[in-house]
Amino acid sequence: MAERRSGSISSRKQPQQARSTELVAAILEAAVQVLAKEGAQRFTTARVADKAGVSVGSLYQYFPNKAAILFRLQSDEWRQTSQMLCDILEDRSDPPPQRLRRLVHVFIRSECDEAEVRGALDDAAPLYRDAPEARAARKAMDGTMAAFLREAAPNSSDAARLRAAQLIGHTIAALGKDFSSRPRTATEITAYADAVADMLCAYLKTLRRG
Amino acid sequence: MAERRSGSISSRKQPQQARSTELVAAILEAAVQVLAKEGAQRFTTARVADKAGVSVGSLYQYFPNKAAILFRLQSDEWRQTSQMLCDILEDRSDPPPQRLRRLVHVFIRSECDEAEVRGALDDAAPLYRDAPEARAARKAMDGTMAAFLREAAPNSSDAARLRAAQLIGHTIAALGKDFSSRPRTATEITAYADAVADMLCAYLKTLRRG
DNA sequence: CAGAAATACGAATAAATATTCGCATTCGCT
DNA sequence: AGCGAATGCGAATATTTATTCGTATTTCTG
Repeated sequence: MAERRSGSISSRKQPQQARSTELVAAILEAAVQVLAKEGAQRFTTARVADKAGVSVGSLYQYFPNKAAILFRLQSDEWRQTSQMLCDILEDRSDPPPQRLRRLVHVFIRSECDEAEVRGALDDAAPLYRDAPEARAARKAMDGTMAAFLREAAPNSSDAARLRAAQLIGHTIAALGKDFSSRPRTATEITAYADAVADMLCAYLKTLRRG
Repeated sequence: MAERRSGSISSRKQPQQARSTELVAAILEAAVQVLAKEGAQRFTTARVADKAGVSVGSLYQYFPNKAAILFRLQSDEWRQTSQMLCDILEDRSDPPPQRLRRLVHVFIRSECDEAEVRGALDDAAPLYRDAPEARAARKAMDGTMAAFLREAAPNSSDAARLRAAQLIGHTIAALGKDFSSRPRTATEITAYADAVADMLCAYLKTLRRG
């Protein structure tokens, strides 16, 4: 491996014309496919460029290094997921425990649906996880979960709520990843999500009391 | 990376004389240090051999490839940890919830104590995780947890117990790893372990009822 | 101590890979 | 058409790395 580390993880140049925009899109699309089919270990700039029908040089015009591609994919996924989960938690048409249950189901389902890509992305995490944006994503999720708890367990103290918010959020994330690491049937997925939701709802109830 | 995959992950040759036994010990010791100080990314056979004060060739006499060293470290750690947790769960001098709480504390504490090595070992997991022994280790832990639940929640059905056992075990493992990924003070560790234990004990109570 | 077996060595080998850079092509515009 | 800027190309470069193998050294055994 010849890692001539070239600066940060942020984008190198913005596409201006239509063809370069498409090129970037093709690269990202190819990156997903390579990640899913070959895994993190075999994820290389050459393979991505090849799959995208593009030259390596072109790839490096818009991404400063390999990590940047991975980080971009993870970043997009974080945005999508956190939006999805936010929407569920903030929709007040159902009581809190029911919303939490739905969130668990939706998240675990989506993890399983895209298990290959997400798993590979996790394997590659060492390459991008130290980016400052990664920490921000976590904090954002902790925040919305804390806001949810302010509604679901108004009696608890702020400090306890923040801790509980992190705990719940991390539990869902961790268990979702762990569970999806081997292929599952739809029935198994539902059963597992229910069990996780049971556990979290039980915890939620204790928070409401204290 | 020039991965000429040489067979399996199992040991290549057993040390017979005293010096070779020491050599293997030195390699494992060095491997831990390299892993802790340099991380999974920079964990190379050359670096390990160097740190151990041994030649690469000697290393390859007792380990068929790099993955085997990592797998050995992980394997040893699994054995230790599962023994430790077994002892706690099977010691009937305390009521089940209290034992579960102690287990959580002990595990999270130990994860934090050796966060660097364990974290790096996780990063390197793609290299060894497909080994058949890995699956066995998981099953063993699930088994002792299920046995514990048979005592703690005798009313639940076998199927529900197995699922709950996996859920609890994986939750502890996942949250421990997640939490220990950034350095923590002793106070934070205790507080976090208590929160996790609260959650699991709340879940345990619901199991006892159903 | 002699021969065999075990052990140790480390330079050499064979890939794989990230990234660059000089040059060719296309686009947007007047 | 024609000019500059943007874009695209991909062979070449520089490194890193895992692993082997011929040879030297040590230990064991009789």
